[in-house]
Formats: sequence, structure tokens, C-alpha cells
Amino acid sequence: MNLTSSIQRPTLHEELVERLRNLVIEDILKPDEKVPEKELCESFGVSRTPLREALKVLASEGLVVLQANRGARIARVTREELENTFPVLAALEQLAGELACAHLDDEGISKIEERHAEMLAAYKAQDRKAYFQANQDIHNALISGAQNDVLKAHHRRLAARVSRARFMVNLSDERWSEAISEHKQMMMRLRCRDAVGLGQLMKTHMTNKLAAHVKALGSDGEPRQKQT
Amino acid sequence: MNLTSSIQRPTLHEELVERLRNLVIEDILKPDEKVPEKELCESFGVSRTPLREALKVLASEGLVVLQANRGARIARVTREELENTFPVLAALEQLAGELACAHLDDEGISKIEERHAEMLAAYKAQDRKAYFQANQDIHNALISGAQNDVLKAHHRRLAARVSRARFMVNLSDERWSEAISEHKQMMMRLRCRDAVGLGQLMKTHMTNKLAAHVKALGSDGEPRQKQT
DNA sequence: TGACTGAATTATGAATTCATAATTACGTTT
DNA sequence: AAACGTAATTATGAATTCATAATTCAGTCA
Repeated sequence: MNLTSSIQRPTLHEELVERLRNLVIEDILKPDEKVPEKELCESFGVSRTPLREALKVLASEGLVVLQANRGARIARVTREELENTFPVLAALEQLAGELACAHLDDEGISKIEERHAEMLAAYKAQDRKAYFQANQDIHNALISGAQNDVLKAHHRRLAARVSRARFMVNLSDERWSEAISEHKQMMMRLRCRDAVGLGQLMKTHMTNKLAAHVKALGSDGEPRQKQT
Repeated sequence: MNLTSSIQRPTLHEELVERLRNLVIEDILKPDEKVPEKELCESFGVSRTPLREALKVLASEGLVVLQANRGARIARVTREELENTFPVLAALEQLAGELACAHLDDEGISKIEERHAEMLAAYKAQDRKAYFQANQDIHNALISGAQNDVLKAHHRRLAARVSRARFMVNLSDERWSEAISEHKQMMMRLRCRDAVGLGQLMKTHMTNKLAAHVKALGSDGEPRQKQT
């Protein structure tokens, strides 16, 4: 008997939260659009009750906004919010870097090392998609490596909030090469378990990422150019 | 016509989230207790639908845990979670300190100065309740002073999660005097707008607070002694 | 023609109902 | 009497229904 795979997803609303969240993040449900309750119910094959429960949860996460008697709309991530989010993300990543240095074992580090190599390869091949994936994996591995579930949960929530923006924005060549060099430095710090140093670099890395994003955004918070 | 007081609380579930949250924080609904859906519905005079919606939201905040087909229980804050939460809180307060130095105007600072004086007076009078209140006001003012709603929201959520613990634990005399001296230092940094310095102090302050808490807690996460 | 009024339609929040899982109560067996 | 199994009861998740707010649309009048 395999005990690790028991109980997949008990409740409908949990499943719905997950699915709706993805629809928002993947930009299938677009900002300011009102959520088509009826259609979603039909396509998911559920009644309104669990779907509305899911919307309440997503609202508390800030992914949708509820208007009394006027239903739900997909939240628009304003430039201001973006500018507010990144410093917080940066602070959490700094902490994650410090904790990861302390808690990751050699095996954990070498796994990140692998992903790092893949990321460099993707850069060499100018494969943006593979780069994004490897990059995200590295960040997630560092967050997980911190072994702090509270940190992980809050980071996850913040990242979800801006991931659409990250998804949409085209990385400039300059920023890309800069990010690569920052990652190289981060790996060096991780290797010698320089907690404070890694934390500092991760904070800076995130701050620079924000600067690049803001530069790429118009004042309306929508990207000047869409991703190809 | 007074436009500032229009629209109090449009939806039932929002009101319920608020009320239930308070019941948890004020320790009226106690950890591990199962949430008496029926009773609450009756005492609030609402049906199960909005109450259950509220529970879903509180679950996503981590204040209650939902068990499939077994209803909701008030979440227990384990020692481990406490130990995970404080570093994150510390990181956020550090950031808040830095931002508050940058963004608070002279008036904002002098308001904090007032509260600080009240806090010192409460300490002199050994008035724990007044101290707690002034202390909380100061922290909230610094958080608000950072002028970053994302930071504020996440801080609020984290603080809510551990506030019960803070509420329950008796402050030791040593820790109290230590906290006072930390606060004095913080005020000095704020006065001269030393952003990095204030941030550092606030981080340390929070870290020390954790240490005091953990010392006061048994391994089960419940306080050794209740507050009078 | 265009703005306004009010009825018809639709959408939304909340109550109620329903099917089923979990718990309790009870009886049987050893 | 204790342990097990089964029926009755209760609690829970989700669908449905209902009342009302918002929106749409047709008709009227300037």
C-alpha cells in the first residue's frame, strides 16, 4: 500500500481556487474583466456555491476584487502596487538567502548548481522560455531551502501577484546579461555558505528586477510590448 | 450630505470574516476547537452560506484549518510556526523601518514620539495593558509610515497569526526593560532618519521578542502561565 | 434625434434543500 | 463487561431556490 499518494483533492473549492488562480496568472482571465460566473460554472461543471467560495479566497489574496452586488473582477496590478511588492519580495528573498545558506545540505546545493548550469546553457542558447523556467526553479529551490513554511507561503502569494507582470514583460538583453552575472555571484556566495552575502545579493537582484520591470511598463501598468 | 460615512459593510461574509477573526485573536474560539457552525449561524443570525465563505477565507489566512467532511477547527499555532513567523515578521519590520525613515514627515514622527512617551509612562507605572497598547500603536505607526500597502497587508496577516500568542504570554521583567531600551534606541534612529539603523534595530527587536516568547512557551506551544 | 422613465431581464447575495460522509447510539457476540 | 458491527443521527459539501440589486431595453416626451 502506498500511503504517500492518498487523498488527492478533497474539496471542490480548493480545486477551483487552484484552477482560477492559474487562469489569472496565465492571463487567460484578464485584468479588469469581470469574472463570468455562469460560464465558469458550466465549463468546470460545478454549481455557483463552490465557485463563489473560491472567488472569496482569491479576493483575500488580492487576485480578484469583489464589488458588492456587482460581482467579481480580475484585479489590475497597478504600477504602484508593483513598486510596493518588489521591496517586500526582495526582503523575503534576502531572508530566504540567509536561511538557505544555513539550512541547505550539500546535496541541496548541488541540485541548485545543476539548475544554475541549465540556466547558463539557456542563456547561451538565448532560449528565453528555458531560462525563465530554470530561473524560477532556482529561486523556488532557495525559498524551499530556507525551510520556513511561513516565508514560503508569503513569498508564494507575493510572487503570484506579480507573476503575470513577469510573464508579460520582455527581458531586455542588457538586463538579461546583468541578471546572469548576478546569479553567478549568488552561486559563489551559496557555495561558500556566505549567508549575509547571499541574502544581500538576492535582495539587490530583486530590486534590479523591479527597476527593469518599471522601465518596461507604461504608466498604466500595462506592458509597452507584449511577449512574443 | 456626508459622503465619508456611506456604505458601511456591504457583504455579510466580509463582516463575518472580521468578526470571526476577532473571535480567534481574542482567544474566544480556542485552538483545536472545532468551529460550531450551527451555533455561530444562530448567534450571528445568518445562514450557513456566508459563514462558510468566511471560513474559507480564514482558512486561506491560516487562522482555521478545514478538514474535508469534518468541518473547520481553529488552527493551533505550533512552536515551530512561531519560530518560522518571527524571522519573517522581523524582515518585514526591518523593511518598514527603512521605508518609514524615508517617508515619514516630521508630523508623523512627532506622533510616534508622543506614543513613545506614553509607552515609557506605562512602563514607569508598570501598566502592562497600556504598555501593550502603546507598543502596538508604535509598531503600527511605523508600518503605516512605510507607505507600502503590500508590506502592511502581509505584516498584518503575520501579526494576526501570532497575536494570540503575544496576547497570552506574560512579559518577563527583564525582557520588558530590554524592550524599553530597544525602543529608545529605535526612536533615536528615527529622529535622525537613519533608515538602515532603524531597520536593523527593528529586526533585532523582533528577533529578541521571539526568543522571549519561545522561552515562555512549553514544547506544546501553549504558554506555561496565562496572563492575569 | 436624443435624453429620460420605467418595465423586463439578468446577475448577485444569501437562504434553503439535498445527498452523502462522519459520528453517535445501540445491540449483539464472545 | 468489552469489542465489534450496524442502524440512527448529525454534520458537511454542494446544488438549488429565492429575494433583491443592477442592467438592459423599449417607449415616451422634449
